[in-house]
Amino acid sequence: MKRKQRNTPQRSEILKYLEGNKNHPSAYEVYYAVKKRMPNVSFATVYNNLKKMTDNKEIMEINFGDKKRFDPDTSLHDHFFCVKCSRVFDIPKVMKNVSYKNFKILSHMTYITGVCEDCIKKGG
Amino acid sequence: MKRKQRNTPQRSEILKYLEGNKNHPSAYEVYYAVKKRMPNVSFATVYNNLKKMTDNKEIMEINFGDKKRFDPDTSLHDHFFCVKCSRVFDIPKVMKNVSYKNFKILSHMTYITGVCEDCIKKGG
DNA sequence: TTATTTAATTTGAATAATTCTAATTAAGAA
DNA sequence: TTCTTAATTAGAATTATTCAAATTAAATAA
Repeated sequence: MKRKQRNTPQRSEILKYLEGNKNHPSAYEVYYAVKKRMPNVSFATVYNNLKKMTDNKEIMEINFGDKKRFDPDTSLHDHFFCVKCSRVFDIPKVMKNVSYKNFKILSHMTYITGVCEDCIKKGG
Repeated sequence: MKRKQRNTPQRSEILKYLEGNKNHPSAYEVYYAVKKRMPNVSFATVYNNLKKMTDNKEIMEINFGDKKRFDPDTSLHDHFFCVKCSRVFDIPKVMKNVSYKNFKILSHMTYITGVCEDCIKKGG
């Protein structure tokens, strides 16, 4: 008998922080924000929840090499990392349908690194 | 006066292990292999060298979320990760010229996740 | 050639990221 | 309302990565 996902206060706070968040926060940033409202929450709980939410496709995991970041927007899109300001930008999907040999494709993401418009204007 | 890169025995062993290697080893795998020939080498040295080689574009860093892997093939190509056998495959570049707004593009890489042909045949 | 100088490199130690597991708890069943 | 149990929590452990003091390759001077 499969139990449904439990609705814990920790999970609610994490979701509340992420909803509509365009900043692509890291696990630590989520932890830091949630901790303000729930001082006893543990970093492991934040990790566990972020992992579960990613598995459930409630959020998306972004991996630019330094550390994982999280995006509550699960619509089809890719990401751009600015090496000057370190911000992550949402960008339209570079390639919608990808295939290779007879391999079964489950998901794909394109990571772009460069300098954003703001930083170019400031003299990047 | 800019000094040139130094030619240390540690660096040579790391390069020797990587050259022609199609297995996309992790930093630990490189360390483990090099340690067999140089028992006193430190993990930090392997890290430092892999980072420097990546900066020099002598090798390429691959980031599928679990941990960093390294690829001595720096020609234009993307990567596929098989969720069954955990192998990383080289695949042709999904998209050669990428652009977005006026952003300056420095590099881009597409990561594909799925099931490889071998694993499908075995009943994936 | 050999000694001196110095910045690149090395490495043990420190820090940061992530996972593990025993204890706790939300919610379905009695 | 109480009992039961699998999902969740969180401190501890592990794994990944970086730091900084000591070492060393190689450029330059003697």
